[in-house]
Amino acid sequence: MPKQIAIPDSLLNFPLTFRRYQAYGEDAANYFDGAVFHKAFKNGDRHFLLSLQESNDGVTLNLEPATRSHTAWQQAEHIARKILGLDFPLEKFYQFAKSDPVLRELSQKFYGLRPTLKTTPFESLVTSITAQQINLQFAFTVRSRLVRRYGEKLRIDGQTYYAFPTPGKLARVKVSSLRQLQFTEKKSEYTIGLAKAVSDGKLDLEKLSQQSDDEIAEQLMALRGIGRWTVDWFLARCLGRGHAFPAGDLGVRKAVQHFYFNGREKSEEELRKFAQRWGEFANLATHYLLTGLALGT
DNA sequence: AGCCAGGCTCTCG
DNA sequence: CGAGAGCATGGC
Repeated sequence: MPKQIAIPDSLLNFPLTFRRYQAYGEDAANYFDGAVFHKAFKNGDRHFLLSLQESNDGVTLNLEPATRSHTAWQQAEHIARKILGLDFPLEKFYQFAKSDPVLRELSQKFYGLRPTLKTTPFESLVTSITAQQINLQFAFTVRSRLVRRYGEKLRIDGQTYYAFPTPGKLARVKVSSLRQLQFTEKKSEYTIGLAKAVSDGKLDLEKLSQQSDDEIAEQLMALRGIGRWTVDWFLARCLGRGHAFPAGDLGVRKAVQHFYFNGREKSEEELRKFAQRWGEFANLATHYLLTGLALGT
């Protein structure tokens, strides 16, 4: 039986929020066909496919193969909340945005846009590593190859879906194998190194959500291939921390410079300082600014 | 053809 | 420390 997801204040622009999953090409582990979003996940020792779809009064969540498993549905709802960005305080952000002409306009224009969160820390970090220093379209292509090659397959209604590869699986992969998917030598090493650290138990990714920004940064940046940029996006797009602000990100820099400085170059530190004005809304502000840059105002 | 992509590491002063 | 080179490959 499908289930209705309650949307806080009915604030959700579904197509706009899901645009991310198509804008740069295909994301094999987060498959959006333009109307329905699909994600395969593991519950216990079984795999399921969840689907999210806009309905009359919100969003409908479904699970296949059909199940009454309480834990499976519980996990599906948890994932859905993240994908839909339901924990972001949009209403409060819009109140806040009234005092900032740029954000006021963007919040009206993109009313109901929510940042969609990564559903697991591992997927979040691997995703960031693949996106370092290259154009997003190519990053999506390479990442989808990884998902198809190493992700658990799930066949539903004649379609094949893939769960994001597990740390245990990627820990056993060779650098040369990832090179064949057009990972660079370095990114192959980073990805496998991360997978090993997690599957060896040296790094407890689940524990991170309860720690401070600095504690998280310290642990993650100890790994090769994870720097400030990757940590900032982890705080923003995986943990959904309100104040997170990836000041070093090329797109973020361009967006802030465009909307607030007439396109003049600003240093990472200047931008970090500038973003303090947004306080707990910096993450949401970033998402609206990036969308504004991508779609124009 | 050449420059640039939602960076990170390493080296060197 | 802070700047700068090297990495590697697709897209425009």
